[in-house]
Amino acid sequence: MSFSICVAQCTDSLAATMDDQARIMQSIGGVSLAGHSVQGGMALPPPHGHDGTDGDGRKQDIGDILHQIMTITDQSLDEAQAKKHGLNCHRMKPALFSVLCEIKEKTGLSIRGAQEEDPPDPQLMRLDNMLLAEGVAGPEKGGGSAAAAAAAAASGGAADNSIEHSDYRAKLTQIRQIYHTELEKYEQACNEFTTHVMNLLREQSRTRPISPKEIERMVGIIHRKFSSIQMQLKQSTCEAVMILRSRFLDARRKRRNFSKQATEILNEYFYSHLSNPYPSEEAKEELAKKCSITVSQVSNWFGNKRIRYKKNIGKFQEEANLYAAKTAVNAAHAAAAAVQNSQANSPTTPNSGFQMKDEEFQLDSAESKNTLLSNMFTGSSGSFSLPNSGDMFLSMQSLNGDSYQGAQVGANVQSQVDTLRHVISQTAGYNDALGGNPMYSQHSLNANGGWQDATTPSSVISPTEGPGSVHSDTSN
DNA sequence: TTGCATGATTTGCT
DNA sequence: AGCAAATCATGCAA
Repeated sequence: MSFSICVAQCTDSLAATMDDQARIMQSIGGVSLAGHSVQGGMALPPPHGHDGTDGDGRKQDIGDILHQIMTITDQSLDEAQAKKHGLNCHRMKPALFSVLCEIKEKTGLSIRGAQEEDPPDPQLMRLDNMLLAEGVAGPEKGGGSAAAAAAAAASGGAADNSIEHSDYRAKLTQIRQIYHTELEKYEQACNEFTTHVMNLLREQSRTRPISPKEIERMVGIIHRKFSSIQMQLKQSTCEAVMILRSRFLDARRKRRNFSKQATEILNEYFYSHLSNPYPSEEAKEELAKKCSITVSQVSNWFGNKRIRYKKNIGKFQEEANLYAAKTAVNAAHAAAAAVQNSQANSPTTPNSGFQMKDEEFQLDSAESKNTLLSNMFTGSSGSFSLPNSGDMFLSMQSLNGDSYQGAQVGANVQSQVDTLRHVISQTAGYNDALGGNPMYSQHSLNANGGWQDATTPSSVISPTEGPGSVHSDTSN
């Protein structure tokens, strides 16, 4: 899209209009001034050189004037100015003017311009709306923020995406700047050209009949030409934004695996809420925050997890045990911290008792059958009674159809369990903490393969925290 | 390259 | 609106 094209187009329109006038002139020359060749390029004597009052002289005068009008475009500016002045001052000018008016009236030329205003172009409106929505058009403040927010939502809003978002924003700003610069340029050019043409027509209206309506029409033509260019600008801007979008935002299917940490957090929550793995909105938000993902991603994850877990429980058993153990360790850590806090400097609670690394719970598959936690927590520790503990694993087995009878727990694990028990028994009020942990409650994956509400709400919801609380179940 | 894992989307249901 | 189920599409390790 170039300004020169537009100018050329506008000039064409103008030329066409002038051409109409010229043709009329020619017809005058051909009919009224029969015998005088105005087209032949014959050099005619200057108009002031004839003062004759006879008919022939008058005709020649008019012929001269017409010839001058016809050749005015070939003249230099100074020459033209001088000629124009001469023409305006010519004694025959009013007569010529009235003749032109008359002819114009007869040919109905003025009516031709009586076109109604075009209704707003729907495509242009569409482009405008689009640019506005994308933050390219409209107010500068917050420009692109909506789109950037959309970007954040679409691509997960993870921290590692922030670079991409700033990149996106920078590119969008660049597009916006170019768009506005170009738009300004075109508007300026349009105004300049309109002013120029209007001046020209006003000037010409002294020698030929040009009604204000015609000037208006001409302005309309110019504006239409320019708006078509503007539309091209808008269109290509939209295209650029679309390309940018597709590069940054619409790569929705171009998934990126969540970080290991995020997956662990989600898994911990899932397996500790196996009885009812439906996090509340608050829990989702909390998880999303912790995992640096969006709430909808959390929902997706749980949706996928539930369905995949249910489809192949056997496959997830190991994972379930792992996370259950992990949660237990976390709980023990929390308990230890509590003990340490309450019994500061006490020699009876040595730190060494809690130096449990996760790896120590990395049971091999032979050892890590569901017996682990049921063994752990169905034990006869008086201060550590967990109602319904182990049910979830039994249920899983029954669903799996696996027969299993008291598999052995690795010695190292057992020792950790013992330590754990010891710690827990030392920790006042810990019953609630673990008892409130649904990990050890029954899970309600029914025979149809669907989860149902836990029968004991207290086993799902921590007595100290609201439903779906993340704190009580994972890191704490 | 292949097969599995996994995040995202779509569809239909309640 | 939220969910289950099916499906798509990509990431990734072998």
